[in-house]
Amino acid sequence: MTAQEFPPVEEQLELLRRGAVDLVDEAQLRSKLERSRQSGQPLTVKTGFDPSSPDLHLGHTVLLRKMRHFQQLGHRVVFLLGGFTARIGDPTGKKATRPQLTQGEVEANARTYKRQVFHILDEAETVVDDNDRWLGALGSHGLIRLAGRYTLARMMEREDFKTRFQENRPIHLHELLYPLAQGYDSIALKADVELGGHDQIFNLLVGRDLMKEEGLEPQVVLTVPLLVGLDGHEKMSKSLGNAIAVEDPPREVYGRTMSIPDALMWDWYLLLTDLPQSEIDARRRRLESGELHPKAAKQELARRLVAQFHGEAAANQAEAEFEAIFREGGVPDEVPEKELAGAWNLARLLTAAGLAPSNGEARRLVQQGAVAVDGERAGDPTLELGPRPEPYLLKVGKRRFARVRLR
RNA sequence: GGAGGUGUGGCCGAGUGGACAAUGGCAGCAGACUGUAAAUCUGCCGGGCUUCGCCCUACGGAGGUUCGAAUCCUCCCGCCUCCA
Repeated sequence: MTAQEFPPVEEQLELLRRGAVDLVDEAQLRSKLERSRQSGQPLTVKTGFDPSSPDLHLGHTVLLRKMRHFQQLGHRVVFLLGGFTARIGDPTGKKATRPQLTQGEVEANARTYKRQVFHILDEAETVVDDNDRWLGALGSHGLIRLAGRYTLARMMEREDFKTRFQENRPIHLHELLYPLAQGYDSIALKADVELGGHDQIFNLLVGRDLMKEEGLEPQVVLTVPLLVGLDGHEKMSKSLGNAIAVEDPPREVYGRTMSIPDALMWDWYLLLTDLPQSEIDARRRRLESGELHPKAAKQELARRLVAQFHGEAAANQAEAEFEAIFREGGVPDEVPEKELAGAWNLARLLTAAGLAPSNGEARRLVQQGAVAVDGERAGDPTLELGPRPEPYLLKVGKRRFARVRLR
């Protein structure tokens, strides 16, 4: 990249600080930005991703959006795939060891990743790299030499190692190598800045240490918070079932956003939209004074999120449909359809239509009054439904629908 | 290498030969109330069925003792503690 115009340093800092948890440290970032502005050289900004769970959700986008901020300012953003680390299997987290991915799986996941990531990042401006390129070439000797640069005491400063150690839970030796491998990435890329989730702070700081020992200028470390998921408590994650995926259809993004606890919406506004802080504060004040209905505030958030991934038109449509279904008791535009043969009793039909996980569960749902057939609440799970020309409209709870045609 | 401990349903955690599909709590699902929010109340919460009941599968794994085992015995596996 050749010389170009960067915005004033303070202006850059303001955008970059938005929503950040840690910034180590600000003075260094300022001086790097100043230098870059004078020389016209962009900063190299590195963020690592393990291609182990290819479905990106909004939680990931907090980080991606921060990367995007750097791009908008003209810096060089490296999307670093952890091809090497994924194949070893990141054991972070106290439960079962993660499966070690094969080369093929890593490649497949990486492809999915790339497709999803560019909903947020500018593809043309993003450098995609893979740490397998240098870590794979490091070899046992290189790895041991790398390990020789750190001590157990420093490693044990890490919070989760410390607590696991105190609670007599296992710490596998290769886990100790992770921060080192990640730090080595920073050396290989000569990163000016490394971004990560707040839980990555330790690893990112190790990167600084290793760079210093290598005689390089240490990277600046910037972390973003972990996004709290739909339940309002746990961090968003696919396995906890409290996530909204980047590739979810508009009405899902909209509907699920509407289901988050009110208190959470300000975090989401800050971390998932570009609405200026002053605007967010204004909404918050108007809501507290009763001027703004919380539902309206949340609807705006939902609309903005849908628009980000699917455009304005889709956002408006999702909102219209949401209103139609939940305010007016309507039916969504798209309802999964199924065709079956013969007569069925209601409970079995619900299972066959995918609206209940088992017949027993289906029976319970009917008995609890959660099921409607053609808009009429049904109370008898043994109700017989026979063939007819038009499909039956089945509804379970507030938001599960299916149309089933019986032949 | 030696000694001891521990392993229960998605999670935590009771249960030490029969009334145990297994007390509680959390999470989840549904109903009421709402704004598909929160809070609250109520019901459900392994699977199947001809459902006031019956059958199957399940308390780390495999065998065994017993009329009967999550509970006792044997071996195996995982995890933890102490000693070396």
